[in-house]
Amino acid sequence: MANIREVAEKAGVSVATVSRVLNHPETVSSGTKELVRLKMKELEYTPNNLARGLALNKTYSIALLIPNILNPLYPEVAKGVEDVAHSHGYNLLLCNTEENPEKERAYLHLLSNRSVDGCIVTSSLLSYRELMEIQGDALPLALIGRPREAEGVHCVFTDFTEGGYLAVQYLIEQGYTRIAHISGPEKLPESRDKLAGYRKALKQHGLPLEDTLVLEGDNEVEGGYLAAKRFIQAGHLPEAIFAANDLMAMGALDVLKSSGVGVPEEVALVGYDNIRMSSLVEPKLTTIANPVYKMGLIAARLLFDSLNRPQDQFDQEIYLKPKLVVRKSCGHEDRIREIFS
Amino acid sequence: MANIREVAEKAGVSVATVSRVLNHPETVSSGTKELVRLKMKELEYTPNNLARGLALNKTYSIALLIPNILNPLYPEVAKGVEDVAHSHGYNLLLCNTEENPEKERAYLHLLSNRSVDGCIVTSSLLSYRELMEIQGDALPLALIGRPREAEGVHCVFTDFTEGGYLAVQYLIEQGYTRIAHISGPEKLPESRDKLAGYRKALKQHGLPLEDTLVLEGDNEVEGGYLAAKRFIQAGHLPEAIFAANDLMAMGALDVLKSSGVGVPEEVALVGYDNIRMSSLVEPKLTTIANPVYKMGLIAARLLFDSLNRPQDQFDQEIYLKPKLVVRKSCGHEDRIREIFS
DNA sequence: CTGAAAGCGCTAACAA
DNA sequence: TTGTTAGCGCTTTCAG
Repeated sequence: MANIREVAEKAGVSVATVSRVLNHPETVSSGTKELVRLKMKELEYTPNNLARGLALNKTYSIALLIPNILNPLYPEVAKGVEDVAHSHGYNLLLCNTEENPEKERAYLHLLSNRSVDGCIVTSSLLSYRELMEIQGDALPLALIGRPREAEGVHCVFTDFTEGGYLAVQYLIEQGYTRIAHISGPEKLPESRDKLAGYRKALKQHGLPLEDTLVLEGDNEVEGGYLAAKRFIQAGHLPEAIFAANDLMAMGALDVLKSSGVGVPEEVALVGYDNIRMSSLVEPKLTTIANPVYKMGLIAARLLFDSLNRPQDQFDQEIYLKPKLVVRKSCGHEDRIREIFS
Repeated sequence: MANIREVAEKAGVSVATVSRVLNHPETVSSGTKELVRLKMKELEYTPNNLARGLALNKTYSIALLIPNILNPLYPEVAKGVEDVAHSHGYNLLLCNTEENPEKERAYLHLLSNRSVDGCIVTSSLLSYRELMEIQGDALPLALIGRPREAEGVHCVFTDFTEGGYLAVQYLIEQGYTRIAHISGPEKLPESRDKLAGYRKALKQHGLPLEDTLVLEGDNEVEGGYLAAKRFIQAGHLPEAIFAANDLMAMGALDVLKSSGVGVPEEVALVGYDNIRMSSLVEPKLTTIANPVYKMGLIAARLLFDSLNRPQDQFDQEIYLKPKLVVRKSCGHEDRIREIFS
């Protein structure tokens, strides 16, 4: 692995000149420039990023913290971030926090030692206070999934309360009144938000809030499965279920169908996220679109804006609207038919 | 951001001593050790990884190259790799090559400049010759998904030919004779292998190879959808379809069902990979288990073995067997019933 | 337009 | 047990 000194020697110039053709080629006479480039080719020279980073105080990499890479939502975020990072010549560090605030904290501390130039955190489990503390002006930060509550960070988010509201309101419009909710883990802010949206919709339409109709799941297929099973075993099925994500909706769907409960005939179902699989189950899932790819893209762009122009930095707050995606699982077509028959 | 010099000054010792308490604490008297640690805390000192890496010629990170993070297979690999990397205190660079040999090549070149200490490549599109060239003894490499054809790389793989063979043989055992195959992109070695397995099984049972029964897909849901649609439009449906991955199987399933073709009653279906969703569609998919998480885990372990003990390095070849997972989509239960009735 | 030299923060001989 | 010092490979003043 050749280094800059060897190139300089072979080309009969100083290392400074070699460095210049790399970083400020316009300041080098075209003759020596050619020569140096030739020698670089010959020696298969490529600059050592570590050394470069040390001199410039840059790492040319950013980190992405996600809670769970096996949740199909996050690879989409990662794709968005990677697309932007790669186009800037940056590497992407993947940090899987396993929904563990300890691991998130550990990662963030690790990264704050100039291991990366910036950091994108999705669905953080830490408080703003702690995030800002760790950041310490040193680590440009972009948060995905949370509204902004502090200066100096970019935030890209959707309103989960609104999303939950949209889902439940749609169910109510379809004529359902006894609507259950399978929530995500209570420790996640977004779970609480979706629950709030659920409650808001019910309240607004004068429907009662029954505690027995809300079950906490784990945002995994299994959690949806178990929750729906409990509804079945309780003997008194709700007319509709709003699951806090598509994975749980699919778990619920699975157990409902295998228990002989018709979806949407007997129980209507709405999910959240609009993951790709939601249109491949039977019946296809009505859900709330969660524009995660776009959020990854935007968060990364904001981050690079900060990296490239730290001076005129305005931290931004970008809000993307959740959107209802109507498919069969909540009886849309049946209802239409009823209306016209 | 405090550096080692500041810590040394505050503690009234030399930087060497501070470095020692970090790297060889047993060589420092407990008194000064305490003191230094105290000052580190006070200054919130954390070593600069770049500088450390430069001095040691180490980066404390490894890279994972995957063809497509949106394919649910690869997040599983990534999880396996991340689990191991994190336990070693290493960072993981995620490189999404988009099934583009150019991008793969570019990434590999980028990484070979000591950007990472080692590299795991899944489903590489490059030739062994090229891989070895890029590696240039400098970058410890572990390959996932390919048997070993060269010295100096670890390989973890399953035999896709065997997998394809298992799938089709099972279909034949169920009594199907007119069996179609929706293959993956021909450029992928594994696609060719699965096709070979398909052919081998047919031949072995004296069944004819009909060109019209093999359609190339893109390993995406859409490709399966389109291929199955063509079978339908051809008017003469096969009795069974072996799709080269579960995503395509799901695409096929979707169009079959919506065209009123019963699965498995009219057409049996087998996929490949056993992704989580394969047990959530209706009917649940018979498929070939692809132990990708395990492969990620093993590849990462082999890589770290090399990193930690470069001297006694024996590059290994680990072979995991593909396994048939029987579910409803190829009519297992019906057949059983026939036998007993 | 080019070179000499300092320095980025850290580690590891080598001395003491 | 500790300090001194020479790098690791690169960038960038500052002179020329």
